[in-house]
Amino acid sequence: MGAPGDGPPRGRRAGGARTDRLAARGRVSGPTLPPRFEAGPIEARWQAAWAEAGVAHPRDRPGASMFSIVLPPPNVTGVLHLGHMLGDTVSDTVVRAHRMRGDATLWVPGLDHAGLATQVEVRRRLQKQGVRLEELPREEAIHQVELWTKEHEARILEQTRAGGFSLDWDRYRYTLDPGSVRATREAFVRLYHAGLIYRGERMVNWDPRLRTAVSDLEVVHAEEEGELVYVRYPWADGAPGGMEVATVRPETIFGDVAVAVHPGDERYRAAVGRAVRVPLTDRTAPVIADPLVDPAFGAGALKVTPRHDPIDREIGLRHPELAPAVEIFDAGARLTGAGVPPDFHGLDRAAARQRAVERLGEAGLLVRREPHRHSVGRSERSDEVIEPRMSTQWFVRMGPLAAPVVAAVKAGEIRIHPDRWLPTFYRWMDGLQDWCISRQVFWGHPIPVDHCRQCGHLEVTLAPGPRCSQCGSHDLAADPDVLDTWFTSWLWPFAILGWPEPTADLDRYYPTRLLVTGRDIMFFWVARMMMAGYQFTGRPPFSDVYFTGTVRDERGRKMSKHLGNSPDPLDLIRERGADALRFSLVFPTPTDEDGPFGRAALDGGRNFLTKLWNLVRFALPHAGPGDASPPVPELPADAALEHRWILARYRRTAEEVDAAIAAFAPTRAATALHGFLWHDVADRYVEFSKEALSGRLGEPAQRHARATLRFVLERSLRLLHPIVPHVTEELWHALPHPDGLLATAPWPSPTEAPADPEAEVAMEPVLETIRLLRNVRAEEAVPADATPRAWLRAANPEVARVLAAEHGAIVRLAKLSSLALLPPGSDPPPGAGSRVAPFGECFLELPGRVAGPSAALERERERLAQLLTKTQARLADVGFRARAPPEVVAEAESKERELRERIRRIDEHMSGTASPGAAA
RNA sequence: GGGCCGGUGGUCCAGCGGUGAAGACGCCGCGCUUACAACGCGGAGGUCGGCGGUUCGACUCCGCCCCGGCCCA
Repeated sequence: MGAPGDGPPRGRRAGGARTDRLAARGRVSGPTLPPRFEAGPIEARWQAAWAEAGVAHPRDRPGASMFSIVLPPPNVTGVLHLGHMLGDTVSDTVVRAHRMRGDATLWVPGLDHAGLATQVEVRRRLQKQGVRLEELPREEAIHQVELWTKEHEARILEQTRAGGFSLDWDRYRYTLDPGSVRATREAFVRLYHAGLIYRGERMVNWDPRLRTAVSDLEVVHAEEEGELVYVRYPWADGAPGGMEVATVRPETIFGDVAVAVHPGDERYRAAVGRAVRVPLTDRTAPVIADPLVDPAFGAGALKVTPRHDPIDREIGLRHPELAPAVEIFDAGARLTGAGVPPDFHGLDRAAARQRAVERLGEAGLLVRREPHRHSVGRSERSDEVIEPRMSTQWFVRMGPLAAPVVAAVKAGEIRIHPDRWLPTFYRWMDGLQDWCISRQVFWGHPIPVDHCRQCGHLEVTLAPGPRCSQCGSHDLAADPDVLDTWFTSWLWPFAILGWPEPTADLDRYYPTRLLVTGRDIMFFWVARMMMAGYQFTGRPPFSDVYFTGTVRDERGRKMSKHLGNSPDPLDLIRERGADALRFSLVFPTPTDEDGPFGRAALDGGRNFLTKLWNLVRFALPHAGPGDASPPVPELPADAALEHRWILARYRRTAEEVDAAIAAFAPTRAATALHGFLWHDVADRYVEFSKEALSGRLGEPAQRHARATLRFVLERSLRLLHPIVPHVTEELWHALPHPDGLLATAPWPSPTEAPADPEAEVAMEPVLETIRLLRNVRAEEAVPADATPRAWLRAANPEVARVLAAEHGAIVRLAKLSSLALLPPGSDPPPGAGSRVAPFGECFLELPGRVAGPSAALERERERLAQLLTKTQARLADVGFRARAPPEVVAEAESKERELRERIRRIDEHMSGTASPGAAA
């Protein structure tokens, strides 16, 4: 990509061969643009210009509204993917529109250190070089992680900048910068002293590979094939038989303290209270009853291992009479400890399971094994099977934090878009487990706690002193763990504005207005930010949350590194430009739905921009001089209909764009502008106006056309700018324009242009006439260069007037030699090809021959006949006449008349063609 | 097992109680007509997943079912 200032001014290139040819004939005049544009130089130039002008710094003027938003800080773990680009495009669209409206607009970028995730990536990288991260000295390990961070940060920043997002880089933040350290510490200390953080031994999700606890959210559950092993626990008193127990984890048998059955299970009524011998050990254990046991599962009896399963733990707690459970695993989930037989020592879970099955078989206690599909939890980061493990960790109490959030969302203080995610949100907030925030890794914020080795007191203060505040001892040890990354991220919306200091930014830009993100982090981040917002600032962190859909590949698959179907946005930008990428991400699939993205989508975006480019290119010679924003054209009453029509269409489009921005729905804005510019302006309005623009229709006509075209294009560029900022900025500058940048030019008010429904209605028969005549040409294979005669018979005088007024445009656009209006009741020309429409009939001369049977007419007749049958059936229904609103009945009646009349006329046309010359 | 979302021409999707069901891509035919072939013009193609119900009227509301996807346990 070229640096700013590369290449000739405005990125002009020598035109293509065609342009040269035309230029040589002197048919192109005035300032020109090349027929295609190169995004690279244009985008680089305007990004530099915006940076230089400080466009993204908020301009706060007296009385201005505020609009602030935070960029979800990407994880430094990886690089940006299309999902980031989608979210950032949605955000930027809304941000730029607000900026143009004159709001004090602020969008703050940042980066997340992604503690555990990053450490895992660095570990993996070092492993390829044969180095174990854990064996490096702490200093060196941190250095390696910082190295990684620098590289990835550079890449992420390059990607983000290439997108042209109007972020205020002067406020760029990092979750490990001094401000984040300060905020994180403050949050921890406050929660601790409020009794909302506690330390305790709990059953946690333990990742034996990374040797750390992880939170519930970091465990990914999936169905996996396993094996259910049925084991007989013999009676301790030597009686024959025993208890048959089904388990997927026979290796934990050394941790068993009981066998449990459901209290209502008749099969085991007599067994409860007896004792069994735990296989492979010399211990015995009681048979107990507990309602947590599912009598339908396996044999209905459960081995109870309180240190290795959450349900067993629950049962253990309810039965204090049981022997204390012993730990049988070390931190790497290898068997260890006094309760484990020597030949199992040091085995990992899988090996131990295998050996346990063997030994049980040898002991004659293995009843049977059967395949069993069940849900297995794996660590999100290492993919290792999670080991439920008793461990001393730090936790945040979620109940008190969640309550105000649920209330706020219910009250509409925070709105979630689309609101179909509300049930999911509520359900999760409801059953929250306390949040385990300590991690046994080194990369992250240290837990701000000192342990007194003398008296055991925990020092939890903002500025810890050298001595224990309880006993005065200097023998303090810093807590060895670090905090979950999200414990910093959840403070983001206010931490980046300076919290806990009472800064001006915090005062002005908090709460933020909008958060755009993927719903995959709804619980990890969004919900927790809400909790932190209310807890620490007493206010919501944002008023609206917008969840984008997932970008999929053309085949509908999720994008992933594994499938190799996740393109680097930077490559796409280099290939087609940031604007093309941005447009294709929001159009045509709604940004809150999962949608496919691929070559076709990207080309579609690029094609639209080329179309826009050429539209302006065409308009350029007509734009005239000037350094002001064009005013609304003043059209006299006798000005051509198409001018009024396109202004009315513009008005509707501008209103739709406004509504779309207010609803955070860039797709709606893109759809409206795409249809308007391509089909209304380019395909219709420009084609209608070419004659007037050329001056052949005289000075006033040319003036009206030029003023209207200039107005419509200039305003459209403003409306389109938030979505595709670079191209629009370039084109806006190519046209006469006021000083400054489009990026900070005022947002147009739709009401500038008059609403004009009459013009819209009047234009319909004109457009329809042209289409039908072209249709006959195509069906009858009239040569492209032939200019036949045509006749129209209007259904009413108003239509006749409009068709007469637009006579010239119809002749030109349908390529006719002449066009005559037939008076009512007059005979149609014999042998002509024809069509029948609601507004009337049209006839096209077929030079040198007579029209044959028309398939199109027959199809039309068939279609109308079906409609008529349906309409008549409706009218024949007494219930319809009795209960439908009168206007609906009247509408059906007039529709019936209209259909009959039209069918009658088609029959005339068809018989007319069958016998040329027959009078109607 | 529980919950949520979706099922509309070949593909992707608008519409969400009175419609002749919109558009984009793809397809067919014609065309370099003084911006654009990355284009223009015309056209074909749909029993709106299935079955019931509510209603004068259902793509639209309700129930059940089938299919696909996601989330939680």
